[in-house]
Amino acid sequence: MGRWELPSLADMIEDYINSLIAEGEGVAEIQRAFVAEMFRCAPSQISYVIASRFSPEKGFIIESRRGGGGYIRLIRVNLEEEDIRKLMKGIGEYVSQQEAYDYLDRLRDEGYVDDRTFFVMKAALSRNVLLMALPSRDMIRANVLKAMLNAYFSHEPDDEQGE
Amino acid sequence: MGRWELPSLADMIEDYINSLIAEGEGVAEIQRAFVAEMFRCAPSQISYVIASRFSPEKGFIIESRRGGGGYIRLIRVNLEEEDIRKLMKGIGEYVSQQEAYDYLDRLRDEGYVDDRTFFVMKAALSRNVLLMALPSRDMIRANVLKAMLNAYFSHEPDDEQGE
DNA sequence: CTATAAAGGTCAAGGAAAGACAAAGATAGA
DNA sequence: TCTATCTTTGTCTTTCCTTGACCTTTATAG
Repeated sequence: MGRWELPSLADMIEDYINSLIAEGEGVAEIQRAFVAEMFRCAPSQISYVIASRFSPEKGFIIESRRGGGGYIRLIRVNLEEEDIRKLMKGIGEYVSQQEAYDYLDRLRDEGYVDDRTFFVMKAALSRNVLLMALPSRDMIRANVLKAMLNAYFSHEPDDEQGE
Repeated sequence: MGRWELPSLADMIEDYINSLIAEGEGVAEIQRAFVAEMFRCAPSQISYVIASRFSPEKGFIIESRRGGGGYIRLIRVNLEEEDIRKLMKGIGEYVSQQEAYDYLDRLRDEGYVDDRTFFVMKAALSRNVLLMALPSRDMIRANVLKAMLNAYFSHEPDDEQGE
């Protein structure tokens, strides 16, 4: 025994949509009812997956149209250097762990922070590390996140390690 | 404990998880309820084993997700340098800003952390960021420092690892 | 122009799984 | 013994997933 990985339906739908986006080089267009039929689930399940995994915070633009011939279009948006400042400005005064991780995921995916730093920041923002009651915890987390990103983007990578 | 006695349930679960980690070459993913069922114990027993034997201090990173399809992922950290492990063990439960900066200075001087990460960590540990009263602040700072160092030394530079 | 059908949107309820924590039981040491 | 620490369980909380009922928008047939 040893492999009993039982991915949730939402995970499978996420993978499917990701493959569509990859195939379409950043753009995918789906029909909610059709995909729901594919996975034999409620149509709103598709809405849930999109809301929880392809949100604007995660770097996607969602367009849709109802009625006959309706669709949902997902567009993966790339961060430009300029936008990093905007993203940082957009970080509120209180940040949940999930929100913080979303920011970091995105920055890593877009190649703005390296893997190692990604894990370092993630560690510092964990609720298991910031051991205190809400809402102070979310406030401190926001501070730490901003301070770390600020420090990161105001220091060039050192080429000491010879890469 | 003498060897004529039965190992405790916690010990058996520990062995089982260790075998999974060995099998997965450093990574294991379990479902708490499932393992609890295997050993016929309360699910929280699994949490106890993880907390007491696979803690970050012992060199593991724990990730988890609740809800349907939930899981607990254990990642064994390979701290190559014995010195670093000793240094990290030496970090107490409360760490002042000066102490934290001293640790970081030393790690940077010895070439264990790169400049950029040095500044990122320093930012996260500043008393201007950890806005709270003593002694909680020094406690949180200790947590953050340990977590960041742990994450840093468990990920190779410029290397894809992790989910 | 209107009625109808064909989409997607919203939301709340219920279920599933891990987390937190306290209390009780077991064990080892002084 | 007595006490501190480690184990084990049980209960309640939080987070995430899934569905279903109802609503709004859009296309199109008549």
